[in-house]
Amino acid sequence: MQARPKTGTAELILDATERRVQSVGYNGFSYADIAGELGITTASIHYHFPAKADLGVRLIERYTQRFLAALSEIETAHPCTLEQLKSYTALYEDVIANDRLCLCGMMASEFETLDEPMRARLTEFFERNEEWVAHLLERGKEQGMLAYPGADVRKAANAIVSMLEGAMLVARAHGGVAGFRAARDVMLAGFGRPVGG
Amino acid sequence: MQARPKTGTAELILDATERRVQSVGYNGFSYADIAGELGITTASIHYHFPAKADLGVRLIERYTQRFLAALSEIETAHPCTLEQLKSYTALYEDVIANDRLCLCGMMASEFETLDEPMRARLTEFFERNEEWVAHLLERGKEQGMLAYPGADVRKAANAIVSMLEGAMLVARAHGGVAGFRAARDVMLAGFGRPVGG
DNA sequence: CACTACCAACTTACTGCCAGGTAGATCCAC
DNA sequence: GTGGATCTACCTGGCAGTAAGTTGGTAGTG
Repeated sequence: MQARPKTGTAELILDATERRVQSVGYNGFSYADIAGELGITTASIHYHFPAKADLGVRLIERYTQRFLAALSEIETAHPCTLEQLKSYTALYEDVIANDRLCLCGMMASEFETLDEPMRARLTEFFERNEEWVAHLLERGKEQGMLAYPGADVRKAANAIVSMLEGAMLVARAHGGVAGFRAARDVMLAGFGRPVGG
Repeated sequence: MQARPKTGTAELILDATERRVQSVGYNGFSYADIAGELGITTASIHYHFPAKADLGVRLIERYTQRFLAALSEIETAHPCTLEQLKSYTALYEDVIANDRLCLCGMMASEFETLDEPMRARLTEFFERNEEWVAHLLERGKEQGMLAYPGADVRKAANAIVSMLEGAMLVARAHGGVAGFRAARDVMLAGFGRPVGG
């Protein structure tokens, strides 16, 4: 009846799971949910990902890879750092516009319930993410297109990531996509023009 | 053996549950967890809160009441609006310093899994919270102590709430309390001195 | 003051469900 | 026929929730 011996099942499982986690969280989905959506059995998922934590780890790794790839793309697509920052925020806007949360933001809220391998990957995601934003701010400062208060560019980068993650989170309960855009615009107004330090 | 006919059990249940939810989330705790901690049975919790959602609703209501009360206190304690804003951020700092998340921020991440009554209460929390910050910004502008970009004070308030919620979220996975403080300082630097609009 | 009826608080004991996970058989392509 | 991928069938444990009984303070009555 259905084309059975698929070789891309693991990826399909990751796709479906990613969507679920971004919506209801890592603790909010079950193997049965994914199996039902894909028309397979839970045992099949266990074949590809023995334990739920294995699936979780793979999920974060893939998400991080894709995210970093998107960042590289932004870097090469626009010479202007202000445009790069705007494109960076657009990454988040796409996510919330599709009624999702950042996979790693969602899992950060569940941090205390996760095992060490997953925690380590989450930490790495935010570390790399913040690092990229920090470099962006440095280049922006040289260009005269971006500015940030204080001497520590890492702090400013942390603030930007935090703001975007938080804006997505809050948007779910209050404000929706419009709320996210509002917060984003305020942030861009703060960093997009010379302010203090 | 133990003093049985206690009249404050419902509050004790709310206290214990609040701590749990702020750590592992609404979907991450069970009646058995709370019962074990308090030395009572799960049936006893069901007596006070028939369904888990009843407990959830009461939890948000109480948290909102206390939060708003703290905001009123801030308003009367300091005449300076900049000091008020700093005190406002200290509310969040206390939470993350105790290894917790904002109860409503945590639940916002679980929004899709919650029933309507809980969702409505969460929306109300953020609405009232943002409203208070917006009024603070307006008073701060009159005083010349605070400034925000653009004409819509609500957007700026949304940005502040989002930033603080996000900073707590990210801090769990990366940066810890120091990370939170870093993001907060960047935010205060942006709003604490005249910038653009 | 003693007796009784009552009631809120809490317990024991249970149900049904769904979760993650496993063992072994089956299917299908090479 | 070998081996990767999938299925059927099952297990165990934990979950929210329920029914019925127990306890202990309190109010009412003579």
